[in-house]
Amino acid sequence: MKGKATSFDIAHYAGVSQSTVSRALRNSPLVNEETRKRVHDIAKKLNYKVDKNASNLRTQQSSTLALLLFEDPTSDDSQINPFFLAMLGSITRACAKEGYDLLVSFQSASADWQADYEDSHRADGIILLGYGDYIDFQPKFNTLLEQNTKFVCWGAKVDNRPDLTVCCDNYGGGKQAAAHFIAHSRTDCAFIGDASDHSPEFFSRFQGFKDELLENNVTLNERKMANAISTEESGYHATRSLIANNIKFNALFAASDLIAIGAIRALKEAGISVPKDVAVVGFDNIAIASYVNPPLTTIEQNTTVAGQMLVENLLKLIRGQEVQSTLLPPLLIARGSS
Amino acid sequence: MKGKATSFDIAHYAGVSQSTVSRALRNSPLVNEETRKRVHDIAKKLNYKVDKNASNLRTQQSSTLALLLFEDPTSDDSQINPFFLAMLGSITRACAKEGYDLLVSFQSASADWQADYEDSHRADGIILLGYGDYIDFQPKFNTLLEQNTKFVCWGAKVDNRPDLTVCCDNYGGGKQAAAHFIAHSRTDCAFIGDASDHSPEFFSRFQGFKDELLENNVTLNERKMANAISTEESGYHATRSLIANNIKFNALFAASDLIAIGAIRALKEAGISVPKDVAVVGFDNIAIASYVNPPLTTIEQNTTVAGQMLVENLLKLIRGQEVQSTLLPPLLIARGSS
DNA sequence: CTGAAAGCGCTTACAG
DNA sequence: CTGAAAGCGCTTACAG
Repeated sequence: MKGKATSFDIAHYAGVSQSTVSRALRNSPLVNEETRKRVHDIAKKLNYKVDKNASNLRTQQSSTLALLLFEDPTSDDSQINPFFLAMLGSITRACAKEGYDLLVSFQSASADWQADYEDSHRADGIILLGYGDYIDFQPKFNTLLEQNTKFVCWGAKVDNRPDLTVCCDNYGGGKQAAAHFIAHSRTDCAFIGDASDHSPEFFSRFQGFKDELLENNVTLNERKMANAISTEESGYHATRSLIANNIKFNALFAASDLIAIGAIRALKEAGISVPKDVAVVGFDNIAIASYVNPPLTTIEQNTTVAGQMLVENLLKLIRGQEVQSTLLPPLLIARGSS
Repeated sequence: MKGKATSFDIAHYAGVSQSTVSRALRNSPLVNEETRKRVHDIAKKLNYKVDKNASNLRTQQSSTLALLLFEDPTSDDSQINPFFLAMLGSITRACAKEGYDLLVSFQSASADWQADYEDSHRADGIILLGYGDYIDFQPKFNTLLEQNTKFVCWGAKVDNRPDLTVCCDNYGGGKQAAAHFIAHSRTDCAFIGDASDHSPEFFSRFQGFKDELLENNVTLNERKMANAISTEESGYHATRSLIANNIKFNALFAASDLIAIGAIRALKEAGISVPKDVAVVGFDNIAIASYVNPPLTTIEQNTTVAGQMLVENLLKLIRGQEVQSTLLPPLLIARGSS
C-alpha cells in the first residue's frame, strides 16, 4: 500500500462500509461487537491512524490547547524565566492527562501576538502566561475578549475584568513575607520589584507586604523601594542603587526569586552579610532557590497545582461549564537567607 | 455574522469567487493586485483566519513539529530535568523562527508512546528528547524507522543506526573533563553515572574521560565508579555508597550536573571539602550549576545551538534535502568546584 | 446494526 | 487574471 491507509482502506479489507469503520474506531455502541473487533484489528495491522485534520475539520474542534508564553522583552533572549519553564512542564502534564495536545509558542511582548490559534481552529483554547508590562497587554486582552476567544490567564487578576484567571494569592504571599520578618524582629524593610499597575502581580505582593507591616505598626519607607523586573540582573542593579544611595535596611523582600538572587549578589559584593546583616525573602520558589548561597527563603507558588487549574478551568470554559477564577494559596519556605 | 467567517464569506463581500479569495490570501501572483488588496482588507475586517484543519487536510501537511520528551520513569514526577527544559525553550524558539508550531508531549518511558503525531497528520515530523534507558527505546525507534516517520533524535547516536541525530560530542566532553583534572594534578579520579549501553550519552562521556586519563598514563579504577541516573538523588546516593565503601579519590567526574550536585551534597555531609579534598566536574551546564556552592565546573552543552540544529535538521529531512547527523562541540566552564 | 450521502473549509488543476 | 469543480479524510444525520 502506498501512502497512509485511510478509513476506506480499512473498510475494503473489513468488508464493511467506511461509515461503519468510522463508528467502530470511535467505539460507537451502534456497531456489532464482532465487526468492531475486526475493524480494530485491521486498523492496527495497517498502522492506521485517524487523520486529525479531517476529523477536526469535521467536528470543528481540535483537542488541542495553545500556550502563549509572553516574555519580558528586556530579559535575556536565551534564558526563559525558570518559573515559567516549571509551569510549562505542569501544564503539559495536565494537558496530557486530559487527552489534549499542547501547542507552545513564545510571544515577544512587543510583536503582534500570533493569537490566532483559536480562530484558525488549531486550538480549542489558549493559556496565557508571562510577566511583563500588563498595560501593554491590555489591548490584546481586550481583543481576545471581543472575539470571544476561550482563554485563561495566569496571574494578572485585575479588578473587574471578566476574563478567567488562575493566580497565586500574591497579596497573601506578601503578607507572609512581612509576618516572617516581623517574627524575626527584622522591621527595617526594603522592597525590590515593580510595584505599579504595570506589574499587577508584583504590586499585589507589595501591597500585602506593606499592609502586614502596617498592621504591626511598621511603616515601609518609600525610599527603601527600588524598581526591578523579574531578572537577576535587574535585581542586582536595583539593590546596588539602594546601597549606593546609602539606604540602610535589615530585611529585603524581592518580588521574585530571580530578583532576590541578584539582590543577594549585590549585597555580598558590598560586604553585607545575608542573613546576618540583611534577611532576604524571594517569591516563586524556583528550582534554583534552594541551591543558592545562602539557600533562599521564598514564597512558593505551587506550579503543579497551578498548571492543573489553568488546564481544568480552560476546559470548563470550552465545555461551557461554570468556572470561576482561582486563587491559589502561597506558602512560605524558610531557608538560610532569612 | 454567526460563527467564524469562511472564505465564502470573504468572496461574497469582495464580489469574487472563493477560489480567488484563497489565491489572494496566499498571495498568489495569479491575482490582480487590486483584488488581492480588497480581499485582504475584508479578511482583516471580518477577522478571518484560514482554517488550519481544512488547509492542512487539503495540502497534507501541518506546519507543525512534535516534541516528545521522554523522561526517566524513576525521576520525580513533578520535576523535569532542567537541561531538557532549556532545550524545550530553544526548540520552541527555533520552531517559531521557521514558522512552525510546536506540539509538546511528555512521554513516560514505560507507556506506549503516543508517537502517532505524524501518522495522524498532526505534525510533519518529530523531535525526540530524553535521557532514560536507551535499550528500552530501541524497539520504538525501530518502529518509527519502519513507518518511515520523519524524526530526529537528541543525543543517542549509536553506531550504525540510520536515524538522524543531533548530539553533543560527549566523548570529547569527557576528555575535556579528564584533561582539566590532569592539568590540576588531580589524578585519583572517580566517575559517577550509568556507563553502559543503556545510556549511550553517559557511556561516551565515560569513555572519553577514561581514554584521556589513559593517554596521560592514569588508570581509572573500576571500584571508583558508581552507577547513577540523571537526578540529584541518584548522584547523592551513588556518592554516599562510594564513601561508605571507603573509596578514596580527589577528583570526581559526574555524568550530569544533577548527579554532580547530589555528589557535592554527599561529599559535604561526609565532611569532605569541595574542591579542596575532591574536585568535582559535571556535564550540561544547567542554570543551577553556577549557583550551587561551590559553583559547579561543568562541560557545557549549548542548548540554543542544539535546539536550532534539531529543528533545522528535521526540516531538511521533511523537505527531502540532504542531512547528516550533527555533533556539537562541548565547552568546559571552570568554576569553584574544581 | 449498517450503508449511502452530505458536508466540514480549504487548495489547486483545469478551462477559459 | 478568474471561476467552477473536484477532492483532502473524516463524522454523523438520515434511511433502512
